[in-house]
Amino acid sequence: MKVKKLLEELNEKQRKTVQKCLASCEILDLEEEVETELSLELINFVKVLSNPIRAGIIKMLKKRWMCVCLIAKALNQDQTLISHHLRTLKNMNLLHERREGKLRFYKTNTEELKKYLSTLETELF
Amino acid sequence: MKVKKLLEELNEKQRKTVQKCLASCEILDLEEEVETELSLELINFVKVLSNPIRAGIIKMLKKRWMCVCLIAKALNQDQTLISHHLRTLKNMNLLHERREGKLRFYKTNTEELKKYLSTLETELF
DNA sequence: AGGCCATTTATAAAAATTTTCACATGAATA
DNA sequence: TATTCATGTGAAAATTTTTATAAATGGCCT
Repeated sequence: MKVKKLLEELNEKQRKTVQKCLASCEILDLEEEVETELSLELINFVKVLSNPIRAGIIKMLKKRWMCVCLIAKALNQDQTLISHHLRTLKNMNLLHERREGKLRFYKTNTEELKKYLSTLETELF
Repeated sequence: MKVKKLLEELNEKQRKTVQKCLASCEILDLEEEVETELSLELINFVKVLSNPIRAGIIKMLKKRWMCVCLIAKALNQDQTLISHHLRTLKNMNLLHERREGKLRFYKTNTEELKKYLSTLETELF
């Protein structure tokens, strides 16, 4: 969407004020194409990272497999809470899962994480 | 904190189960040093980015100055809501502000944004 | 094999946080 | 001084996080 178009959508008084201002200070070109969209998937990824526990899990599991009870201890949190966050991360394909006996081990899916981060840079810059 | 230490903190039954499992499958080394901490500032940055409106603002204002009413139009949101999010972004030092007459123009602080993103990569990898 | 035990997941409700809205105030111009 | 753009404040709405409890899964023992 062009700035010009946005300007047209303002009410008359606002439009006049802004036009006048832009004419005098030339801070913004009317022909600029304005881009605001970020993919929902990306926003979702960022949202997942924005929780300290989930971010801690991702960091901790980047280098090793760990089972739920040890993850919970390391983060000093309730096991069911950790389990909940693990599911969230798994749903985003950010974790690998492996069963050993009655325990389940998790490890960060580094490829996927890298993919998200590079998409973030691309979309944001 | 070492895995060994975490293991000791489990209750006896849990510890036995995990020890047994680790002994047989060797999926995790007891001497591993586990690191879980991410800086609060970084988490905060990610949280700020995790809102679609704020992310949209950052993207839109990377290349140009825009006033609040045009930002609101571009994102199709109430002006007061945009103002609120702008303040959040300003508090994180992610925006430059400039006044022209009665209008206020904003632009992304690209250096700061880059700094955050590179810290994110460093801390996460 | 059948029944128990411990780990983990699932579900639902409570608590906390975030987002949005509504209205009052502040700032700048005419 | 009146008008308009933008901010500040506080409350309502929505979402997320946490807690509590129940259920499922898989191994172990007799």
